[in-house]
Amino acid sequence: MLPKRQGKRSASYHHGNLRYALIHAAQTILERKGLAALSLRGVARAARVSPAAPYHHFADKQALLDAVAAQGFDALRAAMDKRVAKATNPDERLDGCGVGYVVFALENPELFRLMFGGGEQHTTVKEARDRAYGVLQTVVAEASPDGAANPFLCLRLWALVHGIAKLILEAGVKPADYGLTGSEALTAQLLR
Amino acid sequence: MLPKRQGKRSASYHHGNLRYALIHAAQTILERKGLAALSLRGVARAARVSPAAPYHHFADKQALLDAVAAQGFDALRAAMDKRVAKATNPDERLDGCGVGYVVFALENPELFRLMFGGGEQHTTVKEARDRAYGVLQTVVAEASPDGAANPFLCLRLWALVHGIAKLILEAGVKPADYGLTGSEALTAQLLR
DNA sequence: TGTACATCAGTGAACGCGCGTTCACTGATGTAC
DNA sequence: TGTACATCAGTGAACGCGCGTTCACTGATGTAC
Repeated sequence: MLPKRQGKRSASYHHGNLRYALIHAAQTILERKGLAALSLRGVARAARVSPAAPYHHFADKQALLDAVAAQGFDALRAAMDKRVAKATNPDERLDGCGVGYVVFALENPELFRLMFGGGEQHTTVKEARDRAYGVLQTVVAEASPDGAANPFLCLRLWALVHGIAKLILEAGVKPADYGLTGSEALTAQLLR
Repeated sequence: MLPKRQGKRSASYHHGNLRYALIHAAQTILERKGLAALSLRGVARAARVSPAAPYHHFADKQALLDAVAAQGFDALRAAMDKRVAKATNPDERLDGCGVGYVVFALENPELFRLMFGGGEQHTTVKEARDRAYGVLQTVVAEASPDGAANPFLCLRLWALVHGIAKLILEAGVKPADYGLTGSEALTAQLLR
């Protein structure tokens, strides 16, 4: 009789970092099969752990989903930051921020949906969301004559990039239909 | 032993217009309990019909959802048309169209989510969606100097109102935080 | 360094549940003559 | 107007399924002395 769990980790009864592994497994399943197919049992299975094990790390299924969403917002922030850092002037940074937002959404459609999908959101999710919004606010402020982040300008930009992403993902909008070669070009065009 | 089904319709074994009744019941459950809680059995129950009855009108659950979504797009079009008809000049009509879009989304959040939520969409849904988009295109054309509906202008407007609606619904954006009294005012402000 | 013991983080079986769908059926309706 | 019969649109029971969660348990780990 071989032990069920093989490989490096099989020596240890305890997992080591199951919390992290569960979040990771959930992300994978989410992106591969969609939110509707994401079950706590499935996540446990993917992490090679019994169905009850996750309850030592998350109060319930929703708590795991919240953790995934929060992590998603941090990843979104990182994606925008990366583009912003590459740019060399305020206008370019603005574009980079917007394009980064859209590209992240297109690369992680189901995660993006989850990040915004669930009615009431836990505090940690809101905080992560606000941190990501901070990138946009900073960039808007920097591109303004008075150096202040006009709330309406920020919100309009957010709404625009959010709408672009959603329409490409869920409304069949295709850059090719507008004579453009990719979503980055379409986004840049609409940001003009 | 009383018959199970009472009232006017109890005289008839056949329902009369079960297809319509199922769509209607699905909309009600959708808006009241959300998509996750929308089951075909629940819809049948709400229509006071056996679990198997819907299969005489819809191939499967997805087909019913498609019908609901298509109906939703027709309702969206009607909502925009109504506001456009009330306006007295091209710019007002543009605003009315945008505000109508957002207000419809806020009044039917779960339906709105369903309308855009589901990956691949059936032809009838796409057609209904395109009809709704037609309202926006007409209004944009009318407000343009050359009377043509610039595709980028149309798409930017669509993305903007779609984004506004989604952010209010799913990202905790509140008009009050911007010193405004309602979503209509916020939308109008962002459309400027 | 060793040992007793509390706590942590797993297991695996079981619970009740509602789901989508299929099936053989039957009552109601419409139609041809 | 009546009748035979095909078709339509329901019924209700059953199928197998996977789910979220709970439970008593036990092996592994960490800590106080």
